[in-house]
Amino acid sequence: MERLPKRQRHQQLSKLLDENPFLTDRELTRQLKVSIQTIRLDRLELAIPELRERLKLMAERSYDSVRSLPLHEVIGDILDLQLDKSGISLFEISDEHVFSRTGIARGHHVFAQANSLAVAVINDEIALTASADIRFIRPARLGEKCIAKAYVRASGEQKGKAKIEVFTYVGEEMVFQGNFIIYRSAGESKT
Amino acid sequence: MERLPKRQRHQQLSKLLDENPFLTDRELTRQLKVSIQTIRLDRLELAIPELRERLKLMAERSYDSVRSLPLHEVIGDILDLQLDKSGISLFEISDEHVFSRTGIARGHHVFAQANSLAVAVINDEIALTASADIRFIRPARLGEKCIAKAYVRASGEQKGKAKIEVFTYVGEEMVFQGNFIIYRSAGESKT
DNA sequence: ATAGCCTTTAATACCTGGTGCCAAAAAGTT
DNA sequence: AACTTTTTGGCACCAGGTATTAAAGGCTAT
Repeated sequence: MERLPKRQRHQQLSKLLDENPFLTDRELTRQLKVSIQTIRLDRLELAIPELRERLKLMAERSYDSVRSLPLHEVIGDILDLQLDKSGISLFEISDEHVFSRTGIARGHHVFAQANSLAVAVINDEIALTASADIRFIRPARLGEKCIAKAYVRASGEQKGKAKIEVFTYVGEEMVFQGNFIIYRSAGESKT
Repeated sequence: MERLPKRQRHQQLSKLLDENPFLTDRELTRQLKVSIQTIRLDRLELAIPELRERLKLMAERSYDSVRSLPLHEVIGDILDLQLDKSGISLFEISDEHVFSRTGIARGHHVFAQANSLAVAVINDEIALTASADIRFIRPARLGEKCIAKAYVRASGEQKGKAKIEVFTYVGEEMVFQGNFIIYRSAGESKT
């Protein structure tokens, strides 16, 4: 026993099931050359559920992800909001948001976070994006936490058009910058 | 027996499983007030597989749709694509895309369609949005079918930057217009 | 070496959610 | 009454496990 095989096997097992979650324990024994009990102990230690549970989880995920499409309502979690002044939101880049080959976020998700925040920060019944001028400064990657900061430059309470600037950062680095013009109903009675 | 109950029950059974495919036969007996054998005969006649098979099928479906996911990568259905020239996509505004109170689409969904199309039309390993200048001309509403048309104005095969113009229409009316600058890997295949 | 530990394998009982098959009861038809 | 269809019940069996107990192999420290 080289003191390693177990951890190595755990890694291999995770990898195998990651590649093909449809494997039974018995099929795993063939690949890993250990007894079925060992496989089961390994799954136990790694907190990997049995085949049927895995299938059920996948089925459930796909079942309710039919409704919760990638782009929902507000993209990102609002961390701070000062109506008609500024706002901050957090959005973590996960698998669904990236090009699978490169792990780089598709631009519209980063845009969606900024756009959602720009709309949210406007204190009005109805707020719609009229136009925007945006720049993707560097790609956002899988796993990165994007912090978007929105500043209202002209609230346009009379004119019906607000001007908002949004900067999105990953850590210290700016990944996105946008200038939004938002239509507002000017009735100014927040939800 | 009124000669009907069987067919009625079959319909009800189909409906129940359609609404919730996670029901076991035993749970179905409670809803339909017949024995478990009857449920099983019914499933047999209707060619409805057992719970575990259903879950497996759902899991498989979601699994390959994650694997071969150009459908997920692009928002909207591509109707026509001439690489490095032009492209057309269709995106129907449904519940998930609108502000519930007004039925008006959130801007980032309309943007996502245009952005996806702009990226798709570029014939390259890697294509990333660098910047965009966009205008929402009139709101898109629940149920409307948005047709986005992208035209490559400068393919930038040497310079690494392509310029693409996208117009989105609902019927005759233009709802969105955008100018995109897309980075392309230009010959080199990997980053 | 002997004890103590971890790891692996084995054996057994039990579980869920079924299938397959056969038989009998109940209901509906002629 | 005789017949058909529908429903129910019972039993054996299966896959793919869990849970538990036990034993064997290997490694280390004293």
